[in-house]
Amino acid sequence: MSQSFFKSVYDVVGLIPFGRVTSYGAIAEYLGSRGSARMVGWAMNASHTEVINLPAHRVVNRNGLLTGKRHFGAPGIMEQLLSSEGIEVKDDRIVDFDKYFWNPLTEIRNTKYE
DNA sequence: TTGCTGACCGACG
DNA sequence: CCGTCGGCCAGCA
Repeated sequence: MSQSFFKSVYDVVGLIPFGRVTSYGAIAEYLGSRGSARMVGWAMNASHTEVINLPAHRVVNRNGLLTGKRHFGAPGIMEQLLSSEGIEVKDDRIVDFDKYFWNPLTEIRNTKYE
């Protein structure tokens, strides 16, 4: 809706269920800007000072790689959180990423109708 | 107001 | 396989 791009990102990320992950591109595409995946990442960076209950560790790049792990304060935190949710991380990459992948375009339908 | 930056993605050589 | 470039758009100095 007529919400800020950031707010939309926070909303989508906040809707990611436990044990699931999504990608920046997927969120960007859900917001209607497929090419603006960078904005999603930038929004996450801003979320650092906006929202605290934001499961950013469930957001990774298209390769399932934990690109933003260094923004969690210390490397290893992100994969630790993921492994805490039953997601196996190998070499900074999510194992069976495709299996854990949570696509907002497909999963969200009547969840976000505000 | 202008310009740089950024946790990405995909294409090209 | 790896490096580089363009694109997308919002926030900040």
